[in-house]
Amino acid sequence: MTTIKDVAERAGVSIKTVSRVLNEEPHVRAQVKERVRAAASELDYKPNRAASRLAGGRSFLIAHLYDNPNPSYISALHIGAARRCRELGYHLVVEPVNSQDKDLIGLVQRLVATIAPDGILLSPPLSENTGFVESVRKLGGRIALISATHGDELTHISTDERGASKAIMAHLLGLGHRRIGFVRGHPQHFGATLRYDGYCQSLIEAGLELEPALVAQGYFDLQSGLEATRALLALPQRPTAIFASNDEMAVGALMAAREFGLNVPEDLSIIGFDDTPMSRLISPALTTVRQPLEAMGAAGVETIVSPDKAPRDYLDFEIILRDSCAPPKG
Amino acid sequence: MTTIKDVAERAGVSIKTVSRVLNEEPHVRAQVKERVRAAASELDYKPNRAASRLAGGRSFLIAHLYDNPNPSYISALHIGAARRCRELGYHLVVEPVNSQDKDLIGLVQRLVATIAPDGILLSPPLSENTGFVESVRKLGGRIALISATHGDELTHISTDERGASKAIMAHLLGLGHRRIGFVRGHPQHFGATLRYDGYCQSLIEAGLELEPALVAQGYFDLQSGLEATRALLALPQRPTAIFASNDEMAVGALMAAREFGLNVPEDLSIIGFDDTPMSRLISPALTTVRQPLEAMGAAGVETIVSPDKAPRDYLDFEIILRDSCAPPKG
DNA sequence: TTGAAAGCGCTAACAC
DNA sequence: GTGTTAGCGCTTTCAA
Repeated sequence: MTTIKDVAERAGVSIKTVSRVLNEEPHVRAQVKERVRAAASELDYKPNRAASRLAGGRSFLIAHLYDNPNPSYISALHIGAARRCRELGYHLVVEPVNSQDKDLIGLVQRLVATIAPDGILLSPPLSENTGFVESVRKLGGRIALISATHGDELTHISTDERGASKAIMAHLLGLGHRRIGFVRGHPQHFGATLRYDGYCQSLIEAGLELEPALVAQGYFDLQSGLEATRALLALPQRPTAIFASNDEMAVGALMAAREFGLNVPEDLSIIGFDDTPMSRLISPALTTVRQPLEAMGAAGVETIVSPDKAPRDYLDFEIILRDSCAPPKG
Repeated sequence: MTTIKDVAERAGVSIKTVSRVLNEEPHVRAQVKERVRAAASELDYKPNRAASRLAGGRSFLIAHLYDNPNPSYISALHIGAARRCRELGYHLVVEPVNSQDKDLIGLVQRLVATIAPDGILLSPPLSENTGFVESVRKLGGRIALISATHGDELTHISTDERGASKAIMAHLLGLGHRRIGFVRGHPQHFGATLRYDGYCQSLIEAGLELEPALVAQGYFDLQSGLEATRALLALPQRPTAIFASNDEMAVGALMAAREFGLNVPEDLSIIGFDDTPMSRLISPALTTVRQPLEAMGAAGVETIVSPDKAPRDYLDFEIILRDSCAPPKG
């Protein structure tokens, strides 16, 4: 096992100088820096992170605390975060939790005391629980929040969900739809509120009326999307399009359409949100919105490792046009 | 920050004794043990794992190296593994990789040199790449393999996929099906071979002929399932049931059925494998097989932490009966 | 710009 | 059964 000492000897400097070079600290002559780098690479030196940490430095560990709403969402976040971690010499520790857990903060304290991650990554719904976020903040370490709440703070990573919703609405309006039903997402989810915001704003900007009867409450699960859409389709003057706040509810909407003997997209257009793998597997494939989840995971890591370099703006969403939308009949 | 020293003082013993108690080493009087435990809990002591590791002990880190074939599969594994980790004071480090990566073993070496996990968890397809598994083994640490290859070794965690396949076949045969089409899975995937094995054995045991024309090759993706099923349905004497080696291909089979104007399950029964979230979302909901993925993740952790206590047998699968099967017509 | 020394919190080896 | 000592491989003083 090669240690910093071996590198120091080979480079003919003290271990402190090696440490400086490896941690990119200032006050080292370029030439010495070069020599140390060469020695390290010749010896195939890999720093022992337990030692780094114990000596008061970084642990090179980043923890992702999450309550899994959706495997493909979390999975994409992990892929992006882990890739960036790898590039930076870090490792990603995952901590799936139950957000209802009474002792969540105790769990975080244990995490910090035992492995001392250099930062904690939080995704919805945890990242939108202000009380919890504050408690974690008080523990003192760095934090990155994947969340629709986009303040001016460095710690927030998000896409413009309101803008995405407006883009979807522009598509629907462009197709000629005028009666557009909306299935809201979970009331606690901030992104869901923004999606609804975008819906409302679009209607107003298009000079259309915001008809309360065309809005139904859902909770992000298939069943609620099914029921909400049933209610909308039972309306005397039913919508020609349904905008569901996520893909799962859109699948519910699709089922409701079938129950009513409606063909999608000829008789009814349907829109989802999230671009889950399922959305392209079902038939017709769902027009939906893709958030750059891998980039968001990577941005979370960046936010923790070098807050200054982290993206401060919205990350770009993408409208995925597939087969669930068409102009309204007649 | 409370350290082992504080605990030692409070309990009136040496730090070594505290270490012994905390690590459940033998040769400590029950009474002393009790005193140390009390002191630790009163001080809310949490061991610094960087120090444990540096001193030559465990890192309390377990790494899961995986190439993500399926988010819900990986996610379930992580939930089970992380939960067991938490119970044992460990943490789960995730390393999503590309199994085609030329320098996979270099990545593992870096992992071992920097954070020194106490064990490495491998899932398919990595766990079924014998060459790679051997290279990882040579690095010396503990290893746990989630894989359909069930040797007598302690490191293998699996369900009886052949048995599951036979159970599915028993269901189909019980319903009265005699011409059952089979869509094989990816040729490199050992579990897929076992599923096919079960199919063959069941036919033979039922005194039926193994008709090569009824077997089509797939690759676990929807498209291949669609194409394979098209071929089977185009047969002069078409099957009354299709057994697809995973859910995604079963969805493809469903689409093929629709193309042929066949109703599922009235005209054609369809079976999947894996119980992905999608399988209960599509219509008709798929009859499929569920592997206890969370338990398998937990067993992986167990295998690493205490190999002797780890389950040595198959973990139980479960047949999920839903709406995609019915007796054949006529 | 560089180095020497101290010490992070724990476990291993060995003494008693 | 229990304690003493040394030391793991780094980073942090602080001095030169």
